[in-house]
Amino acid sequence: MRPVAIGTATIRDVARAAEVSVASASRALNGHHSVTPATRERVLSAAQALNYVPHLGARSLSTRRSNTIGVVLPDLFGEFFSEIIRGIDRAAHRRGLQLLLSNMHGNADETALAIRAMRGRVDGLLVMSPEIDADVLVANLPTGLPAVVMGARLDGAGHASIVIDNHAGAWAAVEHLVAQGCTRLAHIAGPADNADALERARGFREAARALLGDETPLVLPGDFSEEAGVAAAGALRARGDIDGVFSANDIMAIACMVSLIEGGVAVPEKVAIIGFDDVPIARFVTPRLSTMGIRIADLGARALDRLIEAIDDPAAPAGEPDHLMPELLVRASSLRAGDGGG
Amino acid sequence: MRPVAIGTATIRDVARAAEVSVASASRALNGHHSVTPATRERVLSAAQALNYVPHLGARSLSTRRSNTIGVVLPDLFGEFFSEIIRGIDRAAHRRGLQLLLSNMHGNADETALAIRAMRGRVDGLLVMSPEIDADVLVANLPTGLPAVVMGARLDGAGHASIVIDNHAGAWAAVEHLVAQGCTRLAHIAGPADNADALERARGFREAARALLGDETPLVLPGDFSEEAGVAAAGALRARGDIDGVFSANDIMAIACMVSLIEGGVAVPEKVAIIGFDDVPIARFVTPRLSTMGIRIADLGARALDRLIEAIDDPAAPAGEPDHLMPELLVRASSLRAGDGGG
DNA sequence: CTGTTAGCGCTTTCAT
DNA sequence: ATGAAAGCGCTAACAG
Repeated sequence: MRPVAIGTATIRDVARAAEVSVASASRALNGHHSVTPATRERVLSAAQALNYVPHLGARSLSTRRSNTIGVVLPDLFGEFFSEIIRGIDRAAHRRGLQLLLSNMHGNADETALAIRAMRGRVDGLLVMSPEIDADVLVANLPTGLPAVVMGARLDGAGHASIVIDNHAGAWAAVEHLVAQGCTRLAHIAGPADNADALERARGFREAARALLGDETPLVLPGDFSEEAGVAAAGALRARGDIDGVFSANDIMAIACMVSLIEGGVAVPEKVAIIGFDDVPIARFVTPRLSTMGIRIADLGARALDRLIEAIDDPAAPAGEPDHLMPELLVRASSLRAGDGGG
Repeated sequence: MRPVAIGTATIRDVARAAEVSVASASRALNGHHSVTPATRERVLSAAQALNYVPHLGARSLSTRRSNTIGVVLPDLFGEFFSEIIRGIDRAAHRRGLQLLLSNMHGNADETALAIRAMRGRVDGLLVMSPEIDADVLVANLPTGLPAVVMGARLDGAGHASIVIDNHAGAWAAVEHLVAQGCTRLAHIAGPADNADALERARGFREAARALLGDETPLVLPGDFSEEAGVAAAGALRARGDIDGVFSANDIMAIACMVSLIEGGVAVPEKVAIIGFDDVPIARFVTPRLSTMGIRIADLGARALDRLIEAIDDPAAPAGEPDHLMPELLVRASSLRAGDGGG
């Protein structure tokens, strides 16, 4: 008996082989209780013999359920991307859901397109839009398709959202630097159109003013990239008076730190540095990087949880945004005095 | 005129509004040439007014084309995962394809399930199976569904594949260490059921024998994890006679290196270290890690390219596996003498 | 418990 | 150029 082609038979073939109607075949295959054990057996073994694999596309069309979640992400940096997907995937996997992925490279038109392309293929949408113009995004969300937005505050948009408390995180970072004895602080900023970055910068400014009485603390431009970190290091060396740096993300913090050290500036003795994100790399650099840790995978998992709720009860109100408070992780790059916490 | 719900109207609604048949609506919407400019115009503006978004699920069922590629990956470590997805995504995006993602967590049953769950939703499959039992995988590939296998050699399986030349890469790494003056080599191995890891170990052993006359070079156990790297460092310190380490991946190499340095062992002066993969982190550690670089994103992109070929011409033979030769990247962690190359 | 009959939303012959 | 109708593979009333 030669092996039979896989995933080639339809439910009609199975029904025919089992000598029942397609309806009964369907019921047996889906474990409905209204089938005689005998027929179920016949159907199941026919399916097995024919190597039947259900056509999920057809099923979704008929049930109006795809068991698939659409994930729309911007171009993310390495670790962040994989971690968030990992979180979503784990949660999705537990529930037997599949993930339809769509990176939005750049402009708004493409984003709109990406979202529209999900129509009829997903039960809900998980979108992440750190860019400031989350409105474009929301304006394109198909009506009636549950969605939760990650990383952007969308007041009154009617969609659930889950955001990182960047402001509080920045404040905590500054607080820590000050506790370490730093008095001349600088911030390496993120992209100007990035909501997270702006909040971090705002938190930095306010904390510097409140804690140090510094009305115009130094803010170096940046864009979350390695190069920006190196450039910042250059600027810091040129000035020579800064003793504490809070970077808007880890990548820039690390690049800056490495560059500083290679330029002969002692970290943390001369300059203490703290980042934001806690990418896995942070623990591998020397000195290990202090940072405001976000459990990125948790962000994804929680977003999916909220999405499931929204799917299960579409009528429920969106509710307040979930806040994710970053955690201060004190490591060597900012540790000057005794023990300093963490 | 209030804004209308998005993605709620069907093609029938559009047809009705434009006062044409659904057939004409479909033709107009899809840019067929056999429609009068006048009716096309009517259909298009009706669609616009109704905020019509085509139901892609229904379309696939009818055209037997989903414009979606299924991606089945094992649980991967951070950078590797995001890079490979990035490569695939870029290539897919260029062609207007979507990605249906499915991680296979662990066992074979789940893998089979994951693959079956793709039936009727994808035009082709991209699977990666570093585990030694790629057969299970292939045995479950739906007949007639084009597939490309990444990272495993599947002789005669009838599927195209693209593999990393691990053996040659390992050999090159050893060659480099020897050129740097190392004479007592050790290898930190990867998981015993991982095909890539096994090839790297084989390459190491053969090169050590050929280049150094070392019949039984030290091979430390490992599993690609950070912890394994730390453990290896312990073992190396205990012995004290090893002066060159080739690790099966970067993560272990870095963990080992950091641990060695913290334990007072000078790298590369006392022990030269080289890894495999070139994860982005490699350039951030101090000293920067030498490694055998794989353009991971390229791996994904090339796999997708081959998949497209297979989809466009299902009759074409699978052909030989594509080989991807890793590139020797000499950085500080293994540089002892003069310039040393790279 | 089982079979018959409609669809799900779209594309595509086949006539006209 | 356009419309009517069949059908992609499956599920879900509705009868029996």
